[in-house]
Amino acid sequence: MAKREIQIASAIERALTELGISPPEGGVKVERPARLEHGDYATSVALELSKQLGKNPRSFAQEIIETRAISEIPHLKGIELAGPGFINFRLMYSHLHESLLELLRQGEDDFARSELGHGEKIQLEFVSANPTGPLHVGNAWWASYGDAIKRVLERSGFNVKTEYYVNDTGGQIRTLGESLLARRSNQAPPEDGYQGEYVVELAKKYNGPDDVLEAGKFAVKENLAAIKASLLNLNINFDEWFSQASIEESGAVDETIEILASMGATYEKEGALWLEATRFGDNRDRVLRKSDGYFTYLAGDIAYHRNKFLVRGFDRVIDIFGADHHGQVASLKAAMSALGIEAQRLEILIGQMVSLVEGDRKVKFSKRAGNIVSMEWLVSELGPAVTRLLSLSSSLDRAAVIDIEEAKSTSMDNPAYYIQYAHARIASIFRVAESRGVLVRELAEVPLDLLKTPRELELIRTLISLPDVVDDAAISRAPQRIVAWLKSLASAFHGFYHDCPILAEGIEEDLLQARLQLAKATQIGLRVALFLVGIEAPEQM
RNA sequence: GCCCCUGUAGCUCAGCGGAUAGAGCAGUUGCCUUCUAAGCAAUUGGUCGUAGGUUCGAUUCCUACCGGGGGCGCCA
Repeated sequence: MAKREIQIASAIERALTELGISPPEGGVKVERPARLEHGDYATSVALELSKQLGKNPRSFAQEIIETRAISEIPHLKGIELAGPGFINFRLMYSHLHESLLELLRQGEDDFARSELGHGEKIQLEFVSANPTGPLHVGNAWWASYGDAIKRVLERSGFNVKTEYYVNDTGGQIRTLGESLLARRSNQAPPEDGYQGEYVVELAKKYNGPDDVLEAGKFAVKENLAAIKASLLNLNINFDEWFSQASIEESGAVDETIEILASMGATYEKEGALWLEATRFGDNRDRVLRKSDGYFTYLAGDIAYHRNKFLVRGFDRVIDIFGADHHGQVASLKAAMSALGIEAQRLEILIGQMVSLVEGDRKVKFSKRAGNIVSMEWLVSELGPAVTRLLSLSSSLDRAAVIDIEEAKSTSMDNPAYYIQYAHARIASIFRVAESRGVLVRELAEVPLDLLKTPRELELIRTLISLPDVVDDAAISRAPQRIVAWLKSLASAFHGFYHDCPILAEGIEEDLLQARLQLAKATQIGLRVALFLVGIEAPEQM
């Protein structure tokens, strides 16, 4: 809850105390009603408590309203008893002006920043696509998500490190090397190899020996460079690129398996070493070391996650997996439990598959078959802002459908431009103000209380809700809430811009100054929120 | 068969247990001597998959069923 809600909630708690009633478990909830006619803030506490107290909710609400504590709520203008027992609070506009002033004093660095996370150390792993080819559209989707979650968590006071786990070892690298060598000698790649055209390009650049592993390593290096470049195109940078080979070479996998074995969590069967995962909540046991002596992917992943928790000391680890890797979740959590790490500290978010349609036609893609729709292509078609906004407009849980035709054809009235345009318009106002020699007064000299038309008040209301939205997005790992807020803020601003001229003839100097400050505050809000979703705030369009 | 996600306007999607369910696109219609019309305003469009349950109150939580997607390897 934001500051104002907390003020009111604590007043209600004092009111209950006056009446000799203990507050509900989890505290009194105060919310902002969807409709303005229901007041600025409302509580349903009377409805919640009336049954256990054997009271009529409406008369109980009336008792609360009449307490001294309620009458002392700052900025209080009126109270209403509504519906089955809601208490609606109406505040004077001064509460909005006070909050606006606070926002302006905090500025871009501090507004909507909180200490919710108390510096908790979080490691956030996402994308982690195998470096066997270019990133596809789904990777772009989840990458935008992961990056935005990082930004939002940091704003809420968490200490976040992002990481890309590079699967640079194992059978797939061998397969990749085989495919490359085949292409170099102008042959078709193996049937289960990588068929993509990009392998032909890699083969042209490769002048090493006819060695599958050498060729594979070369291809990985090249692919990884391409992956980094595409992510950078989307304004995404990782703190760490963690090599799977490095963890195997360091002996950490052996070490981890020995620990699991010493704890009696493993057994041998048919020449392989198994993890007794069923004992820890998985629905089947899992192989750690194959009968050919090689470790499974899972074994490496367990060692890697052990490293995150026990070697690097993260309090919490968040992984974002694609839905096609959902099967790993139970195994990995089981392994953590077996290692004595509470499974709750490992949080795995699943990104549902992204599909493409072009008109009525479904576009299928698969990395092995080579007909992937690359992230590179998508970003070049739509631009980074539209790509990020489109992916952050829906929840990670939903299997998104992108209509390529529509994404392209509607790009001119895309919400991304709608939001960016608001920012550009504000920048333009300040450019014009400067060119006309308008002096922007010191904040303390500006009568913000002149802002009282519905447009101005609505804009302020939307603006000051951002701190709550950010914390909520952080807790729920839901950066799409920031996008929703941006859309509503842009809408409130465009309405204000249309109806409330700032620099036009006949606008009194005091009002001009107040409106300039409101524009300034909007600029701050836009810049903060656009940064959180990784979208550029343009000065002009 | 088992596990995960999902079903909201013609389409793509929001929606923190609350009051009359929202946005964009698509449709219809107004507004540029003005700080950028990439804008504003009006209007059409809904049995929130179905049936139960919990609750003062359910689109939201629980159960079952029906549709859609994904996963159930000594692949990664």
